[in-house]
Amino acid sequence: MSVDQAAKRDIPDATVARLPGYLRALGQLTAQDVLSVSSEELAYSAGVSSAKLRKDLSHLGSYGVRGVGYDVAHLTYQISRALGLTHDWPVIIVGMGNLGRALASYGGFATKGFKVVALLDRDPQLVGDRLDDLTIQPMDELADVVTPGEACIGVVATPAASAQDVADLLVTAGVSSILNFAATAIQVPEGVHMRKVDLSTELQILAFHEQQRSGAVSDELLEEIG
Amino acid sequence: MSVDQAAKRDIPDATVARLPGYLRALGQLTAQDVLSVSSEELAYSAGVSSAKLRKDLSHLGSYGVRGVGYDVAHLTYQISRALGLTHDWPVIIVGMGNLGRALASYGGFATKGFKVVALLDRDPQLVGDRLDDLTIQPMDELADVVTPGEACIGVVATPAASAQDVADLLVTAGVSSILNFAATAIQVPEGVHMRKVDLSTELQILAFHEQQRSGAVSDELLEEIG
DNA sequence: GCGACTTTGTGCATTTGTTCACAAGAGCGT
DNA sequence: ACGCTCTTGTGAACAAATGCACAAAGTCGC
Ligand SMILES: NC(=O)c1ccc[n+]([C@@H]2O[C@H](COP(=O)([O-])OP(=O)(O)OC[C@H]3O[C@@H](n4cnc5c(N)ncnc54)[C@H](O)[C@@H]3O)[C@@H](O)[C@H]2O)c1
Ligand SMILES: NC(=O)c1ccc[n+]([C@@H]2O[C@H](COP(=O)([O-])OP(=O)(O)OC[C@H]3O[C@@H](n4cnc5c(N)ncnc54)[C@H](O)[C@@H]3O)[C@@H](O)[C@H]2O)c1
Repeated sequence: MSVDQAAKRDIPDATVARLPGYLRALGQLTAQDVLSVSSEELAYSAGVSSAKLRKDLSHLGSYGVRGVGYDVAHLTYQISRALGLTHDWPVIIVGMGNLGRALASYGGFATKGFKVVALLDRDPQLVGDRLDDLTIQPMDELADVVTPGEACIGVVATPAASAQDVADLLVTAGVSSILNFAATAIQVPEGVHMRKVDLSTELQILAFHEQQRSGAVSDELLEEIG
Repeated sequence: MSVDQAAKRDIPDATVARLPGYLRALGQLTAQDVLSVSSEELAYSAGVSSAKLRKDLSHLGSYGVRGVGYDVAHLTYQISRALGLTHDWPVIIVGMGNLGRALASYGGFATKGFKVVALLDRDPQLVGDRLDDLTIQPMDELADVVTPGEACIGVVATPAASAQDVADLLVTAGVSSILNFAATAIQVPEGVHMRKVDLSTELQILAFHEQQRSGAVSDELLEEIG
């Protein structure tokens, strides 16, 4: 149990949020048969500063070689381990509309440490349809697809109006991590992790910055005028 | 020009990122014909603490009434104004695959201050197809759909391999805000705003916390054993 | 008008995250 | 073996964000 394990316990949230980005950049280097990389180069590929990258990695342990850089394969392994990606996590997607189907047919899961194990929808018209090698199941089979004791991630891709209900069902079934794509905030009990992905939020943040820019221009004009 | 405008200039990033959530919660209250709301209630709907909400709103100005709360309609207006949503922003989507089509047919844009004005793809098979009331255009019409001088938001929904090229084309055409859905980091010149939405990043962060949880359990066991 | 009550807005302490700058270490050529 | 060069890992300074606690400012009943 050692320092090494203890270190894992307090990786700052901001660091955890960036690790997937480093992992992705490392994947691209692996694909190009690059064996070793400096903090400067890796930071550039991941879109952060090198100081930040080094501080982040220092929370996982000391896996670089001074004067040389990081071994791509070894660092990939260490970050994967820190994130808990040494085995695949089962993922359940609820809501097989436009978005749900796009997510289900998205291949990027398997290579990233996840495996979609079930697709659910409440619409009887959709139940039974096949997508790749999974069949859409009705909501009352939710309890059967969640293995008690085994952690599992639930993805909510239903309309906003159903999102809270679906999240409640997932929690009741034993899911302890939820990723919400619906355009609404959902409440989860203590101990359940929830994250959200939201298109309109992101667009609105971009709009804010666009407006700042144009606002700054008008202000300059105003100042010139006096 | 005044304090009011000056206040707008330095809204902290963390606050800006939460404003869309407040706006959404307010929208739900409006739909329920609620006229006034306290910081406690609104904070709960948006999933934040009331202290945080009040501090956030205080950056926009002083729009609450002590002892009463906030007027839903007025606060909606003030947040919209702060975010720059008083007029619609044009949005261009590039990459009409599974995800691109789901995004294009997603109705949530219009009500949130955005309007999809063009859909582009490089695949000649897709060009000419209609989606709702837009026709998919080839990439070389990009310059025509970006009005010079008018700000516009570009959405990248192509595979990772093309994302950087597409972003470069968008920037060249004059787009100064980009939302990237591709599973890769893209570099943009100074002055261009870029945000990303990424499924696997979010799943990996959830995986980290799941693993922390199970790690904590084993540690307790180890400690008991001695 | 006035006092009781409610809820905002904010100063301050604390926590969290970022940046800087450099000593400590590793490889390499001689 | 030694000094030169390179890049890591990290302490310390700085900046941003959060949470606390309460005075200020409003409503409402009387
Ligand atoms: N489509 C997009 O690009 C997009 C983008 C951003 C956000 N979103 C959000 O994602 C969600 C889904 O979008 P969509 O376009 O796929 O919607 P959709 O209407 O096409 O699909 C929703 C699906 O959920 C199912 N569903 C509804 N209630 C359910 C319940 N209680 N239990 C199980 N299944 C239920 C419906 O049968 C339907 O198949 C929405 O909340 C939307 O705001 C979508
Ligand atoms: N589908 C999902 O649920 C999902 C989820 C998360 C992330 N993503 C990411 O979103 C991106 C798109 O996913 P998808 O499933 O829609 O892929 P897709 O392969 O179905 O569609 C990609 C589209 O982009 C077009 N395209 C390719 N190169 C182009 C170029 N240079 N210029 C213009 N158009 C080009 C293709 O013609 C195709 O129509 C991928 O990077 C994927 O990793 C997808």
